[in-house]
Amino acid sequence: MNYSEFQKVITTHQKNNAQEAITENRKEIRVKKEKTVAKNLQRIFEATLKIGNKKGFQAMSMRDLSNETELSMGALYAYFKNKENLLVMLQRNGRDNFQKILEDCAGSSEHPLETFRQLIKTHLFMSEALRPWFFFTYMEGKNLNKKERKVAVEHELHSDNIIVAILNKCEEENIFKKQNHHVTAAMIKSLMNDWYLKRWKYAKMNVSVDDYASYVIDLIESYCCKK
Amino acid sequence: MNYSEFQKVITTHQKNNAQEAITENRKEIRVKKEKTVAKNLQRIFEATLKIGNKKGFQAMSMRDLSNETELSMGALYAYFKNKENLLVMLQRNGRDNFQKILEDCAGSSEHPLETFRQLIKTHLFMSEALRPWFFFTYMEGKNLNKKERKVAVEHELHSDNIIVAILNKCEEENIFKKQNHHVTAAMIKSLMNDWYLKRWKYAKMNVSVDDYASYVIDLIESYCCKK
DNA sequence: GTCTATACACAGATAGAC
DNA sequence: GTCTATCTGTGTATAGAC
Repeated sequence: MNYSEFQKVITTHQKNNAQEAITENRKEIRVKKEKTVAKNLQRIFEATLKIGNKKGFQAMSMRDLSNETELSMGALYAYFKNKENLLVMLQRNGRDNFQKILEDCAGSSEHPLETFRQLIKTHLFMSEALRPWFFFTYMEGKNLNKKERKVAVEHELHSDNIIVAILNKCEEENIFKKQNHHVTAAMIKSLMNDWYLKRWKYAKMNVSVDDYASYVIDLIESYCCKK
Repeated sequence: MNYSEFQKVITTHQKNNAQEAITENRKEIRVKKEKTVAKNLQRIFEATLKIGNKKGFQAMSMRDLSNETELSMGALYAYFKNKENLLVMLQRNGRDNFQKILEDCAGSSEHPLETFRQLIKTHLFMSEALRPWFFFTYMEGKNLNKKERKVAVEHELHSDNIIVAILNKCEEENIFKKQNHHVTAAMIKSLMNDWYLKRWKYAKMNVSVDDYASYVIDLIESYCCKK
């Protein structure tokens, strides 16, 4: 699978996800009409990502958000009860989405080396398709309250463990060497994150997401593979 | 060299650097007495890093800073002309320091593979010794104005090029394969950054900075070395 | 050099009209 | 559902006493 094939798959997931964002936060949202909520919540999310990634979430004022969404201050507050709640909704929603797709992917193939490669690609392709969300979530993690920060850390460790599991599988089947797979998984994660954190650099080097996936796979396999 | 040896070297550099911070920003600082400036500027920098890394620089109020430094608001403004100026001073100062040490290191050994390893270690050890500054600078980069952001990018590319240069040297001397060293350097950078961005994770795994250096060196060498 | 007191702008949030 | 108008708290920054 390459990125352009992935893009077709992701679109369906996206729509489910948008719907879930609503049901999950139904009690916070005062607006009743489903269609209006769907439309405006997406506008709000997109605008928050846009402004937040430019100047930071704290520095984004509700007036900024009001201008960008073309909704009044009053209207905005019908969709979330306060600014912090908006942050939580936005982060939580994307995370569930991401985790689900990653888990699907981890159980996708019989051949562990193939699964490993698929996992790297899916991870990168997700962050390519949803770059603003990934960037935002990475940067704004520390603005969450204690409870939500704990949830974020658990998600991070969970997705690390998905990687560790497949590395172990590859070791069991004698494809990979015995190594500290937790460290390897952390290093892989770091390389995954770099794709959305420093994308300007890869753009400058004319490296596409498909190219980058190959580089990472080569790098990790030459470290892990037996001989 | 391991980290505890490095720590002895770094202390001298630190003092020079503190002095430079003053001379470089002399015109912004209203306070005359050199000794007072040295003492208070350091307090201000440390407090800014502490609060800024917890809640973000934008979210840090001058009242927060005043409490942490035990200097009044009025006193603070004798050391910088506004909040933005404080950010610039702090970032610029550390960057010059970092670059100088990295350049020294890159020309340190005759043997390119040894220089490569030294460079990885120095990079990691620096970020270990000055973790608050590295974390802060990474996270707050987007809050800089256009001009300062450009400077930051140039520094980043410059330090990438230091890595590329040594990778090329290793290739010339037939130690490393012919590869896209710019991408390799970017991936190395990502792994370097992870050490200070996700240190809680490595702490959890009981991985010391010396351990981590070995992991990274092994990883990159198995990717780059011939056969 | 450092303090206290305060100016003034702008933030988040809500009330009540439409 | 969405608007405008407005409340109240907090932000940065400075003036002037010590």
